[in-house]
Amino acid sequence: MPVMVTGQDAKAQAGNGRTRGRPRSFDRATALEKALMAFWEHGYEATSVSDLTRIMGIGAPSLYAAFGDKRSLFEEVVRVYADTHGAFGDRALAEESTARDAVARTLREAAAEYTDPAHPFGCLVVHAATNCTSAEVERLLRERRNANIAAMASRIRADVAAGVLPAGTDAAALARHTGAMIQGMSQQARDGASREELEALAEIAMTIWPQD
Amino acid sequence: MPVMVTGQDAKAQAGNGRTRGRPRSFDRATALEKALMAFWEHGYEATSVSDLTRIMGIGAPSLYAAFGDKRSLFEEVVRVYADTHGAFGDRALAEESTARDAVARTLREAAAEYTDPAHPFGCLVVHAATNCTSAEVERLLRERRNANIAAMASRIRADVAAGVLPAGTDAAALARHTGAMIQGMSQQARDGASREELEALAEIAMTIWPQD
DNA sequence: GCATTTCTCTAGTGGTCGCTACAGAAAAAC
DNA sequence: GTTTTTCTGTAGCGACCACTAGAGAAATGC
Repeated sequence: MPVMVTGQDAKAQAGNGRTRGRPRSFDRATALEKALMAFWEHGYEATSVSDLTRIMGIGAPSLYAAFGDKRSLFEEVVRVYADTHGAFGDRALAEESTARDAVARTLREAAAEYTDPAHPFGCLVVHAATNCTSAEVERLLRERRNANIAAMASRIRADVAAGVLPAGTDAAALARHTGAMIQGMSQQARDGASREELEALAEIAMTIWPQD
Repeated sequence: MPVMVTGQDAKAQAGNGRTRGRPRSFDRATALEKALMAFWEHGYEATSVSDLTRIMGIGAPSLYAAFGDKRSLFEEVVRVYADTHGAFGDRALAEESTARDAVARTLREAAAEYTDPAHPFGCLVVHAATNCTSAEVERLLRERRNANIAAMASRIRADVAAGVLPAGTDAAALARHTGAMIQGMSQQARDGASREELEALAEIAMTIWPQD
């Protein structure tokens, strides 16, 4: 078995020299990605620790030593997801020159991403902790969803200020509409909608925008 | 304690005279409504049988005798929900003279219903079985969601055939858009959106419709 | 009154949950 | 080599899960 400590775990080796003692027998990043897929597909509660250890190919004590408890592992998974599979929205918001282009690109990419057979359908942040006995985990994802909508609203407000969008534009409502579309598309991807169907949905959704 | 057998339990008394033996000490319909609220708020998995017995005010054997097992109880809850709190869509579809009016009314009523503080936020059918270990329960609700969208599509197609909507109208996409809006609104109600915010959302969503 | 029927209460079933004590294994430091 | 440090595998913790056997309670029909 390959021993490749990726060096990302700054938790264990803080002040001491380097690596002492027996090295970890699994790749932390790979195991984390496996956990991500499991949580993405089944959600937080429905993915048990024994599911995780089986899928990640490690024992329970190794999991707890490397990732803390189940909730810490989930939080790390959410962070990784937001920086990779779930980053297309932020990327569009940062790279496109208008809010409208950013939203159009976000919806288009969501249609592709949410129906990609290479990984579970839909959005992990939308679904992974709905109807969950851990209130903290639910709050974690809810705040992330609301923060995304707030980011969109502020981007739209910037366009209104710059004169790119009409003065009367209701930025909050427009951002909320985009959020609702994303969440609805995610749900429908889980319910079996195809990429083409979601793309048609995205196209329709864009017709509400002022300049067209 | 009041003894009011509602007579709806046709399961027990099939061929025999009437009620024999000790009568049930609780009102079945009231207990069912309590179960509905619990499942609506916490979802299928996160509502345990001991939660249910506590909330319904009955012992576990009484629950199993009156409702079968947990899944049967949930299925009955879903049926009741669809006929009461969740019936506004079907009602609008049946009563309004055009698909457009039906959808507009549905979205408006969803904004009110999903944020009504008298009961849990959002839609039971959208949320109660997401990320669930029981595949059958997930399928039960998924099929209901997809059936709703199919019903809307067929209503829209009827309007196109009647010339109320333009000939080129993509009925399936328009229905899917409405479904996505409903699901997005339900998610946002759960995330804390107000009735006014959802009403603004509904109004925006209607601007995509051909005749306006 | 008595027998019959049905419900309710107590108490518990086996199973899974998230999590961990402990001992042995495997590496580095010396 | 020995010592030290860390990881891994076994085995099991108490708590909760959905569910039920069995006895007693409360109504009926006679």
